[in-house]
Amino acid sequence: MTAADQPIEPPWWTPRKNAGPRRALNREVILTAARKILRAEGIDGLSMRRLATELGTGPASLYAHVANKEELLDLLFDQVTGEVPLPEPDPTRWREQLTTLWTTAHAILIENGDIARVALGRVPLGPNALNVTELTSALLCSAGIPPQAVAWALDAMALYVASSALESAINAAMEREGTPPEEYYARVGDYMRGLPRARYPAMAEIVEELSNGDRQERFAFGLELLIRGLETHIEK
Amino acid sequence: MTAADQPIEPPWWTPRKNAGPRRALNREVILTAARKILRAEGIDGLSMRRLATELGTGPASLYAHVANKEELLDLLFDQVTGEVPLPEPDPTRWREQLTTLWTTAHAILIENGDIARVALGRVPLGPNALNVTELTSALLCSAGIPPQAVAWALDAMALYVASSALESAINAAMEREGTPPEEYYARVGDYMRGLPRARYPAMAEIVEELSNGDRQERFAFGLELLIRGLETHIEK
DNA sequence: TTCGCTAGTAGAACAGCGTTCGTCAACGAA
DNA sequence: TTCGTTGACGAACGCTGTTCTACTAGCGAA
Repeated sequence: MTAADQPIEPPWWTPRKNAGPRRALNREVILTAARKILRAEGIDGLSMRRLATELGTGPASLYAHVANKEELLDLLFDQVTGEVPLPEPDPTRWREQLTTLWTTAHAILIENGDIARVALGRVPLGPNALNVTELTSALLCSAGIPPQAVAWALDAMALYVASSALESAINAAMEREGTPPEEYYARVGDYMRGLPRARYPAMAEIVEELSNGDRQERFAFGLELLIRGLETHIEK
Repeated sequence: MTAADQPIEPPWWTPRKNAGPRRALNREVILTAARKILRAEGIDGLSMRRLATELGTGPASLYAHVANKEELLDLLFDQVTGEVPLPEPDPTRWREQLTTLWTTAHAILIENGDIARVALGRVPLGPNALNVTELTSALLCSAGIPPQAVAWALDAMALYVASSALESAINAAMEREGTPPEEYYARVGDYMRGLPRARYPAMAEIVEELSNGDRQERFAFGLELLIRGLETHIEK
């Protein structure tokens, strides 16, 4: 699915400025360097200055190839999205394919720092994101879910995946910065267990379960929740 | 539910510094002013300088009452959360109460700019957030949903509500800044309709449905999805 | 009443941010 | 060879969160 045929670019992506390879600075090089920083230090660590330094130049040079940081992040997000493998849709296995699709998407997002933040800010419309959306729609439609439910479900699923990935990315960042998340969650757990039982009886009931499961398990549960909910919309 | 009994504060909230009311600057005043800016201009508009100016002082003065901006936002978030009305749980109406609870929470978050961003960054553990969590757990437990599912569902629901609220808040901000969301979505719609049908057949099928419904409807659909999914976990 | 201490105030400054301006150099076309 | 265009980029603008430090207002003790 890597487009040999030209991908459709949203009209508001400013076209690269004629690509005169005078010095060795172009979108591709910039994006590669940006990806590296993104994975290592997250969006906040990815400043235009930091990126320029990495490329051995000044921040102003970047603006010849990218409109601003927002566009840079949009481009990065779509690049990342492009790494999600897209199977040929098989209606008899829509459930399985859907789960795999979004689980991989989730994993790939997490691998790339907190890039998921981008998806929470604006609807992703890059060519690669569109491919994911298309595949998801195809699977849901073929499952017999009515069009309106499909349309709204796309939104809900994307939101859940992105926010879940962001949460994991923040944990990863915490780890990177010194505080292991286990320690943090242990503190949280202690705090919870220390709450007065009389005031929080229901939470006391599930205090142990709250910290069970790694992020994959927890994500899988939520995704499954959405899919099971969707199944109730299937019309025969 | 406004605590006449002292609410339990997480241990990492720094206690207000002895509250010597020498001049008229304290947490309450600061939070009130911050709320005002937050609603009008969002988190990015709420800078420490802007806030200080509003209070007729310099930014340094704020740090006597609040550890840093992160803590300020945590406090604001919990204050907002405190405005969600909490009914006495009635197990026979758990479904209805749950829907109302989270729908109001969603609405209240949106009323307060993009404060939902705070909830996506870290697990909300303020006293008021705990009350919402407690009520939700109580309702789910009483519905016969097993503890592990309750625990993980809390996470999924909170994530969905927060991310959904954030999305709406961003639209609201767009409106505030001049570009009406309708116009933006019209452009997006046009872009979608302009996509080659052969390449995106499934999306072409639902292109009209994609822009149907206001944010409440769309949110309600996703919430319903989660609840229906949860119902499949009920053990008799 | 007076003194000294402390806690809140706030100006100034630091390091960083995204972005823009204006200059300079190199290349393609004429 | 010359000219015009265009990418490169140092410097600067206005902003951010935060800290340092000097200062002062008010209280408790003497």
